[in-house]
Amino acid sequence: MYRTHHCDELRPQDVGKRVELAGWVSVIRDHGGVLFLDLRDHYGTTQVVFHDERLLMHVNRETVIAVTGEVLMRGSDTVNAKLATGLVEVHAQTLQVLGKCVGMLPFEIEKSKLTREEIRLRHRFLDLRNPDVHKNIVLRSQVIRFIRKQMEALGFIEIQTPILTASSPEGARDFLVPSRKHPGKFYALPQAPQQFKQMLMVSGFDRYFQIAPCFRDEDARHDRSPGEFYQLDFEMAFAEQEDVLRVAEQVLYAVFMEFGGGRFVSKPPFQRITYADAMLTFGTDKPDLRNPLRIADLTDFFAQTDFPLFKGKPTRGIVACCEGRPRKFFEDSLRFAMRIGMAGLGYLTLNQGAFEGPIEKFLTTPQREALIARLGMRNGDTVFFISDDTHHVNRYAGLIRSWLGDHLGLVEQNAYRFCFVVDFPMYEADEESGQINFTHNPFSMPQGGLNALNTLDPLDISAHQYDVVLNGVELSSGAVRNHDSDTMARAFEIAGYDAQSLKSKFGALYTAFQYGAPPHAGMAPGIDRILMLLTGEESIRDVIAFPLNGNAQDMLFNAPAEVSQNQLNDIHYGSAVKRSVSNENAEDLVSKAFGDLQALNALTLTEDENAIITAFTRQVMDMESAMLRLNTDAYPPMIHVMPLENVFRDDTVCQAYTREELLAGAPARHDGYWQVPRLVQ
RNA sequence: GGCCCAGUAGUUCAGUUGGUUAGAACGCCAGCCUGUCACGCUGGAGGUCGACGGUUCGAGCCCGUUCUGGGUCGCCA
Repeated sequence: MYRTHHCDELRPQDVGKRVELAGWVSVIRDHGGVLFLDLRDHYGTTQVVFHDERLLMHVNRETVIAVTGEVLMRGSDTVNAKLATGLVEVHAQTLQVLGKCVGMLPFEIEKSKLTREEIRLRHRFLDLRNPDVHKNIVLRSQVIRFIRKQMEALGFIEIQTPILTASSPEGARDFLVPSRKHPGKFYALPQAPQQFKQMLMVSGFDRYFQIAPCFRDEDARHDRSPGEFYQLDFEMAFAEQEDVLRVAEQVLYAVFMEFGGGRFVSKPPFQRITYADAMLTFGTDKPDLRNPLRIADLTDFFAQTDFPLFKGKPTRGIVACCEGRPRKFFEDSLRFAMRIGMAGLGYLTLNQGAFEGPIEKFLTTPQREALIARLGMRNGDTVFFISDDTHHVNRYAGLIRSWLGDHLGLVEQNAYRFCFVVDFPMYEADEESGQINFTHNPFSMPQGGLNALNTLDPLDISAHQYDVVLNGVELSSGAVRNHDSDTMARAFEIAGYDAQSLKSKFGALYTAFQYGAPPHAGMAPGIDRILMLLTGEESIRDVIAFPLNGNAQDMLFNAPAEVSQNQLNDIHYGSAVKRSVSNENAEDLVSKAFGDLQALNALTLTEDENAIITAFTRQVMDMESAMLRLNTDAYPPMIHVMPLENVFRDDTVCQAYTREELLAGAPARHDGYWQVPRLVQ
């Protein structure tokens, strides 16, 4: 028994009780003769009063103590309205130090958010004591519990799917885990439980969900944590798009009503916006509906004018009331336009029935009237024009829309405005090669099914693919899945994969679909992003207890880190060489390895390269093992040769340049790594 | 991987045109103070100005290289 109450518990009705409290010393205010100590725990803060300063000898801030004392009412002029316990205080009789704080604090706990992130993360255990940070983690727990209750009430059951699984050929870069029992083979951490949840549908489970960890080896952003993140992953059998959207809007509405601090929340049904409309009207597939400005397509209008800059080019207009804005506002808007890559930013202001602005003279009177009517302009309104090629015009218009919304103060505060973006295109053409690729997700069902795939231009086919967007943030994407193996084969064929490669990439799912798969659909809203929007935090790391830093490092436990030679041997990093070296001459081994590599890849080396390799061969004599690494990021591709102790760093002992063909015929390579022994086998 | 920005006390920052002993606030330490709640007052300690090299009579400041951090683009089915 360390305590009878926690630090957010005592109230006037407890006056007179003898209580025990335990917690961290937040601050001591010494008035000479009377001392006030703020005692903080997980729940809150209580003021403890000391009349004997000897009790506080050697008690520093952030020391963990237990005190016993009597609860007294505070005088009416000394209540603290900022504390839930501020009407009372505890007059201490005894104090026991439970955990000394000896070190100098790297930052003041309550100001930790003002400190460099690197320092905060290195001392995350202190950072998390800050009530402002602490409460985010508590909220996260509450939100997840609430979501679980919602999903279970809707008939979903939670099923865990594997963390150690197979590398997926599509999508983001995988985290790989080398296998001990199967030399040269690897597990991968799942990027999402996508294929498992579809497998569950084939297995006859009707409604699945999971608070699912997902792993992607991609770079971080302020709203994208590196390495790992959590999704509310769910999937429904015998369901169409609308069934999924209804579940999503019901659960998300409930979550934001419950935890959104009383802010406005879009009521279901959330607005459905087609991808095409979103791109045109908002200039992005992630519309922020809090911004009232809309983009109008004026391409056909300017086709009939004589204005050479806009004529015959995709052109957009945004009407905003800029009445009373100084010239500087328009100069700033132009400067912003130039910064994002636009050639300029034309505008016209309607003033007493006349246009003011440089473009005015290119419009005839009827054209001017038509433009005013078409855009619904009122006196004092300004229309901004965005004109560029089809690849840029929407993006530019979207950025200008956001800029105007922000700088005119038009973006609604304290509101959560949801929408669904639907009807994403199934395929897109690569800009350079013209190759047809999946836009988003190879598992999506094309609208119109197999028939559409067989009869329509692939670029005209929409997918049953949808996003949830909240205040311009993509919370989730999802899809009706392609559960028919014939349709799947055809969909992949269009994207350039033959039946053989489909089977090798997605064989398990493809096979399962041939044994009776129900139509199914789902989505996976991101938990971390939901928390960001609920808390208003700018950084996703502020809603995660132990986030990696932006460079995907764990500053607290020091990951990634080097491992022991024994651990490396277990997973066959170089150990085969070690065995071989005892049998064979090391120099022969290495030169044979390079010989094989050259033969396998039709590689010819220049004299310089040969010299490098000879030098390496001498060095490797003294090493127990080495690795060759193909660096396909470099052009031309490089082979890095490195001693084992450097394998997990990027420094290389030497490097040899090869030809691009090396990529094609690379033997038994995994994520660019070879082991030397694989080449000499 | 490209580009941009930053690195000065424990923390957050200032530091003028290159010129004496590099400053402030908060924190820390000591003393004073019986009602504070970001208590107050007085005093004190605390710095390889990220590192290396260069220019200069002289570098926190200028130049080069490098390291670290942040942002952004690539990337993120």
